[in-house]
Amino acid sequence: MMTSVDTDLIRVLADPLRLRIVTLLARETLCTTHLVEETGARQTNLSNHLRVLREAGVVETEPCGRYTYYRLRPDVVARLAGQFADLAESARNAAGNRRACP
Amino acid sequence: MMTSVDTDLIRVLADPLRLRIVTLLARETLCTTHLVEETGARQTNLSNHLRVLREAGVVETEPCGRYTYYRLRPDVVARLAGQFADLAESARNAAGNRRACP
DNA sequence: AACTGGTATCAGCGTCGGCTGATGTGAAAG
DNA sequence: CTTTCACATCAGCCGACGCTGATACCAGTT
Repeated sequence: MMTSVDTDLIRVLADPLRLRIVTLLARETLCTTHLVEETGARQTNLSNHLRVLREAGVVETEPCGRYTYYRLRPDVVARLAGQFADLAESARNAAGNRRACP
Repeated sequence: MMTSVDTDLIRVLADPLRLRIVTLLARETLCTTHLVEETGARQTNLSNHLRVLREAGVVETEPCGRYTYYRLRPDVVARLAGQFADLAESARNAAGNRRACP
């Protein structure tokens, strides 16, 4: 407990387009071309975001010919979910705690 | 399912100082003065962040004389944890799905 | 009423980060 | 070997946002 939440990981997921990508990859493994179709974003833009996701360990790549497949790592997302769950439970347990005004 | 994750809520929690505040409030209800002591941040800065947290529904206020107590809402955090858990489970179930290259 | 102390609001500044166009690389197709 | 196409990298622009100082507000205290 009290592992606190990984700030860097949240910041990575706090971008709308990146979260969109992650949501799409939660359904199926895709390559950049598919993501361009699905999101309507430019290839350069997506490539930049995918770089961020890759460096944060959220996704992993698998080259396939001249394509590059991106797969979401469920354990990373699950770890984040657990951290938030711990935080929520901690808050519930400390429901009555209140520090006195100085 | 497929409720996807609340982007706005994540963005609110993606700031280091705000996440610090939330973590502190998960232990006990505090007023701004306490948060100034704990974080070392300026009062103005904290007040701005608390405003963001309040407008996002993450915390709720309770005036007590000239003090203002801030309490974390566990349900909001728990809901976010659930969304990430759903996402992780969805990714696990779709482990083998892969769209063919065009 | 005047004063003190806790908190909120506002305008300005500075920086971080997302988007873009141009360009490079590397692998298949011809 | 040349072309094509998927993808990565880089430099620059620009808007969003966090931090700050000044100031206003409001509740106790004297």
